[in-house]
Amino acid sequence: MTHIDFAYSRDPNGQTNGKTDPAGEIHPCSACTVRTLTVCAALEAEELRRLAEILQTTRFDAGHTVFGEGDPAETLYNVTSGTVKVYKLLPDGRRQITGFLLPGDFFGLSVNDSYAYTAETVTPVSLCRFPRRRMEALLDEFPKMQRRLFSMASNELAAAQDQMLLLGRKTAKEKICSFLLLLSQRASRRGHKTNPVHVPMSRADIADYLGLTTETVSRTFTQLKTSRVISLLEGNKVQIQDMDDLLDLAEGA
Amino acid sequence: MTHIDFAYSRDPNGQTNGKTDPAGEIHPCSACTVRTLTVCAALEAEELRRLAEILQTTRFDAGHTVFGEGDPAETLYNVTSGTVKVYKLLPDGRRQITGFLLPGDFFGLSVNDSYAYTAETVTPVSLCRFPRRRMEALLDEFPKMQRRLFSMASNELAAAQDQMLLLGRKTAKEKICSFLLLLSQRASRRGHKTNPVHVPMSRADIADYLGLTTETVSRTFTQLKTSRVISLLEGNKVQIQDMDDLLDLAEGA
DNA sequence: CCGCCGCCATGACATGGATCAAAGAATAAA
DNA sequence: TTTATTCTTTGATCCATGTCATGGCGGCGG
Repeated sequence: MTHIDFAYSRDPNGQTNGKTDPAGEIHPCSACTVRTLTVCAALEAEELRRLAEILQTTRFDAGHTVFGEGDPAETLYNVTSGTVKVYKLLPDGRRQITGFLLPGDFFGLSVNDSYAYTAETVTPVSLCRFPRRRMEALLDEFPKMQRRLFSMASNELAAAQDQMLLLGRKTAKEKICSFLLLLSQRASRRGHKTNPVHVPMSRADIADYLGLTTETVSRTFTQLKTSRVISLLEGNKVQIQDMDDLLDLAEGA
Repeated sequence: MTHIDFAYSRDPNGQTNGKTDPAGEIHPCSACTVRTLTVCAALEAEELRRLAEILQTTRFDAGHTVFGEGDPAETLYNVTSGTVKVYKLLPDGRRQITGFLLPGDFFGLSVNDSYAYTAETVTPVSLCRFPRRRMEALLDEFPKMQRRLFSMASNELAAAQDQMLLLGRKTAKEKICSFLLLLSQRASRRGHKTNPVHVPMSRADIADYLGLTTETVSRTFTQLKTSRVISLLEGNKVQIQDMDDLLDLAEGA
């Protein structure tokens, strides 16, 4: 959630963990591999230039907390490579991951002035940082950007409703199948191949995303494997044996 | 979900079910009781006038389907009185209510060109209807409206995340307590008294909102009643005996 | 190469909430 | 007012998933 497709990307270069640098003289967006997915897709050269002007790039190792729930929300982020998870916690430590953010996704929107969730890297990650104030100024200046952002927020809302249906009404098996399909579809939108799906997150993270336990996630994977719906490949890849089967299983049909 | 605070309201007059009429000569927004909550709050007189120009008002009885999942999304709606529920269904009939819409809430946003959920009245309801095309034109013309709408969508997103935490990680008791608090807080934002909370929806609807069954909802209510946390009053009202207790119970603290 | 540590899988068992069933309440219809 | 009809409550039982415990595998540091 609150990951909004809105991004540019360039080759990760050798920046050290958490160190940021100004985008520099070259126009970074020109090399962006995910720009078409995002707000930037709709921008004129001038708008793009202005956006690039206010942005910085950052890299983080896996397992790094980008910001915590309640922190002052001064920056908007854009994933350019890697995977980020965002989650909320209950006082006793129960966790709900509300979204996994892939390259091209946008996050860090806040309601009041503090983040409503924690953002943590799942893999090594490259991010664009947009200072919130300057970003808001740009949005005011370029209604087209504003409109695009709004339409992306609407998409998010729709995805959130799907996730509520999943969390509230689907069985463990349906949840896992839906999750694999989601990853597959998101890969497809990014122009990656949809079938051996890359699943970079741990069983525990999947569990906290689907409202399950790691044990149940694990068991359900083996069950799907046993019934020849999927097979597990090297390098956190999942091969979908029968896509139609999986689609049906995801909805209990 | 996808209820966005954005409204005007006027006294319901004797319109028959589903019949709409042009807003007429009088400026309806001037009598609006919920305008301050909504997009309209930010509008200049001129903008407000233009908005009123494109709007129609409608009334529906309880239990009426305003639109169904998959219907072409040609209209945006605004609740001015009563309660609406929006939900998604699985093929076998399992249902997840993703939101209850109260006066001042906005709904009908769509991703592609069809609604992603069904909207149905819980009580008799008055609505404003905005033709989508004309509304979009207005948004382009008035960036301030666009911005306000975006900020409301962000709020929705935050609420959606809270709901995911609830659905994925809270117990039945925590869910019910959270729900009562939510209703109380929403009443408060509307300037109604927060304590005897009005709960206009059925046990079945509450269940489908919280990812439970009616039986569990019912049992949990009696359990809370027995332990003196709440008491049930006439007319679908719930009296909260100890607000702090309820707040703790809602988070498992 | 070995040993530690985190992740994953699997088994045994427990349980919160679902399901099935049926009796009150409330509301609407006659 | 009486009778249907629908909603709510409550009880008895079941089961999907959680909890607890253990072993294996793989990667990483020494």
